[in-house]
Amino acid sequence: MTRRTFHHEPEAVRQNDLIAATLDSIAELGLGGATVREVAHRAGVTPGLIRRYFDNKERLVAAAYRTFISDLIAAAEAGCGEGSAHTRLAGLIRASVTAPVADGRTLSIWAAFIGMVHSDPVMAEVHRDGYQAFRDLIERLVGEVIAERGTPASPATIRQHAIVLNALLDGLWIEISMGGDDFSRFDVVQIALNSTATLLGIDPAEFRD
Amino acid sequence: MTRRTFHHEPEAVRQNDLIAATLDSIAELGLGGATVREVAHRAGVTPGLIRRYFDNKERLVAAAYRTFISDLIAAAEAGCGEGSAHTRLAGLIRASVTAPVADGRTLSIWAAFIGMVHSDPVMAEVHRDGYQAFRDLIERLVGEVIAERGTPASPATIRQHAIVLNALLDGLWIEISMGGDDFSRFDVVQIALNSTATLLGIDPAEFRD
DNA sequence: GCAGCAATTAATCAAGTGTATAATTTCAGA
DNA sequence: TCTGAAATTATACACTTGATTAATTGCTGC
Repeated sequence: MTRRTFHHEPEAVRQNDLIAATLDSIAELGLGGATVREVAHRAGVTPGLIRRYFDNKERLVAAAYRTFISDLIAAAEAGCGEGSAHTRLAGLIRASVTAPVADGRTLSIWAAFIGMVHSDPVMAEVHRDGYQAFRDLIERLVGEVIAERGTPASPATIRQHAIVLNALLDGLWIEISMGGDDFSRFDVVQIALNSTATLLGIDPAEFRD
Repeated sequence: MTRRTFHHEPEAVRQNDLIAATLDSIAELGLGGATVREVAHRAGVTPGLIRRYFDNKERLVAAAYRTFISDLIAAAEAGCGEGSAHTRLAGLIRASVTAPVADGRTLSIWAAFIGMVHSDPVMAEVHRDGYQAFRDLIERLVGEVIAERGTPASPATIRQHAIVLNALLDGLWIEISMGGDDFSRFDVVQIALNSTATLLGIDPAEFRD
């Protein structure tokens, strides 16, 4: 019996692989399926190695949550692109309701993590930071859009608009990702843009992607 | 050493207790904490008993999900009350964004289950049924409200309104339940009612609870 | 009161879990 | 090419998990 061969890999690569394997395991097998052995196997590695890069399984999972959230926000932010606040908000909305952000796999992972937040202080902290970032992004964008329209509003009003818009996007994202409705017959992007315009009091006709 | 004493209980009671204990475990300890032993302990019962009422742990969890969803929908429906479609929709909205529906515990349980739906066929079926019911409820109500206003709309339009409203309520529910924003400073019911009115093209002033 | 049955407990099992550690391999630098 | 340190594997351990079964208890009908 000979030992299996292996390669040395830079720390960052191994960490990435292990995190990716963790997310894959959670997506395909659920939280319970994300065992140390399963993750190691998917990463093409031996279970013992996990401990070298993440002291605990707990830390591995927390790290996975951290990169999951930041990737998600990055994907949404990437949809913003450049241009006027209107176009950037429209881009954010489009990105939020289409793949890879709006997607069953993404939803499964997100839900699994959210289910831990209440009972795991470490996850709660990771969670707080990530969502703060997304809320701020939306609030800033909403503020810019309103400013751009020359119809100044109080910070409180902007904040309320941001809250409602954030909720709408979250909800649409969930519905689309769950795949219950047959969204192939609708243009989800159009629906999202129109309802956003309605909520912000903008003429839908001039709020396009 | 004497055995612990116990009582015979009707089947329905024991099942209820076990399901309640399961939901409590999930809420407080996460999915991983809902072990057979933990659940049995909370139900004041011995682990072996679970198998008498639910063949598997899988079936116990599925049953817990089923009653969780149906209780949730019942709580929302109870908010509808009687009266015009307007008042009933307003009641549903109020119920959706206030406790006990909008609540951290409820969210935790919901998320934990949603995280399983993708990888567990049994849970997927339970899920499908439950959400179908809620969507239908909203769509019916939206249709009635529009009819009541005497501004007839095509079924497709009604459907789109229902989808958007459903998303908004889901999103608000999640945001409120997560408790990130300081919602104590806002009147969440008012926000929900106003934005719903805006989305449906109703004057917010005449859409009160 | 008591016989019999159903409900419940207690004890046990095999499998799987996260963790720890020693043995081995790879690889960079001399 | 060789050596030493770092990375990786292999193995083992203690514990928890869900499941199974036999023994015991509570209860109902007579």
